[in-house]
Amino acid sequence: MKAIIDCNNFYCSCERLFNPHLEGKPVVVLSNNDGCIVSRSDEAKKLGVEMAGPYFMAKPLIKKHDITVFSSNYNLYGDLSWRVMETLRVLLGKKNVEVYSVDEAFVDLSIFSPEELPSIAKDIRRTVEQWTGIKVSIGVAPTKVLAKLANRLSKKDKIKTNCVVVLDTDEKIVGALRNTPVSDIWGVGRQYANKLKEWGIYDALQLRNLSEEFARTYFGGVVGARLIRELRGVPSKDMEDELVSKKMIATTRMFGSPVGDIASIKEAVATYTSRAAEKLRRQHGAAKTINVFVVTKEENHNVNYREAMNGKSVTLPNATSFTNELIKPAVDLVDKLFEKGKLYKKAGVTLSGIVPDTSIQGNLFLSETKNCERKLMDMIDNVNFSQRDDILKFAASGTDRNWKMQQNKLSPRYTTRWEELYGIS
DNA sequence: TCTGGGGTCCTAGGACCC
DNA sequence: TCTGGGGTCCTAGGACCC
Repeated sequence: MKAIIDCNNFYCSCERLFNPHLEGKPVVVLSNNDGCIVSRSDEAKKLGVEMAGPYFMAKPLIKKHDITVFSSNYNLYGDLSWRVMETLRVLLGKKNVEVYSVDEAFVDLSIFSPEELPSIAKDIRRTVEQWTGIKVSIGVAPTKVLAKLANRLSKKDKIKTNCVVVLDTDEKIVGALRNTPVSDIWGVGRQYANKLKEWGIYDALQLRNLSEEFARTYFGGVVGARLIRELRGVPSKDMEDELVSKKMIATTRMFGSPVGDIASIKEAVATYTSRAAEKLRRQHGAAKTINVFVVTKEENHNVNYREAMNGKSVTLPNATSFTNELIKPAVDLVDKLFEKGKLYKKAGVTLSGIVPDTSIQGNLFLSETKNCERKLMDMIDNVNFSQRDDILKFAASGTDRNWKMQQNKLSPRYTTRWEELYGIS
């Protein structure tokens, strides 16, 4: 049996942890650039605040009900996420925990007997809350897709379920499937849901009864067939290995306000490249391909994203993880993309063609300067990590940064910066 | 005035090879 | 005038996720 453990309203819960007076009160957290609402407390949900809705549209409602608003504080959420995951690893063993996202983890519970599962799940929930202050919901079932469904049900009525639902018999599974619309199944998005509707398939039980063959031809190919098998209780999505390196690393941002000069865009691209290169080095990778894109701000509302976006890529002669070797070609691409007179609202850098950098590190045939550069990169990463973000940066990144995103409601990094440590005042 | 960021997997089709 | 069969690799694009 498998379980998914999911932190309740994660970003909001993190903020509340350090603002206990907000317990029981409506809270929302915004996306980067304070654009959308990405996390809502139950109270805010009840008041009708839309998930993923634009902040400016929700503002009247927020004001009316005096809802507390925070900008995303990824330093804080990242640290608390690590604590939750570490708790799970201590409780269940490292190899049985698969971190799926910042606030979710799949765990393998096959070491326990079926009768033990409800109490085990409750134990996990209690311990995580005790050790980290974060409340979680737990769904237990034979497959990942069914565990996701159980988790969903556990959140639907938190009081009745106490945030734990175990689907361990076929009766329970069938009952749950019958009462779940297909669009609520993990892996069924808007397009697939529409397709199914056309075929007269509305609930998850109907979906499960679709033949695998049919799915393979008309419904998402192998992906659809796998989904149906999972719904039948046949595990078809394995637990993933933790230490898989990313195949693609991206850093993309909206600008704080639209930008029309090429110099600022180059600064932004240089900065994003530095950030992407840091991520690359953290997984000991080196990249061969750089893609840079810019998005214009269109007055015309009907222009879609693809039309506004313009990207170009370059393949390097050798894979590298050195910021200085990546910045130059990335910035050069801006020259090719930039059109004078246009206003831009977003830019991004994607690194791909990623290989392990073992062949680069400490290579005998590499020049002395290369090895020095490697040491310089390590030093920059260490200083930036232990001190303040970006205390050391490349000159190309600029110092004014008038393109920087807006974060007007940012809370302190209570757990990861000495000078911002939580204090009692 | 104003709508995020970062990923994954799969498939089809083109280029190229023997 | 006619024009095989079998493969690999790469890229773009579509779908999904949180």
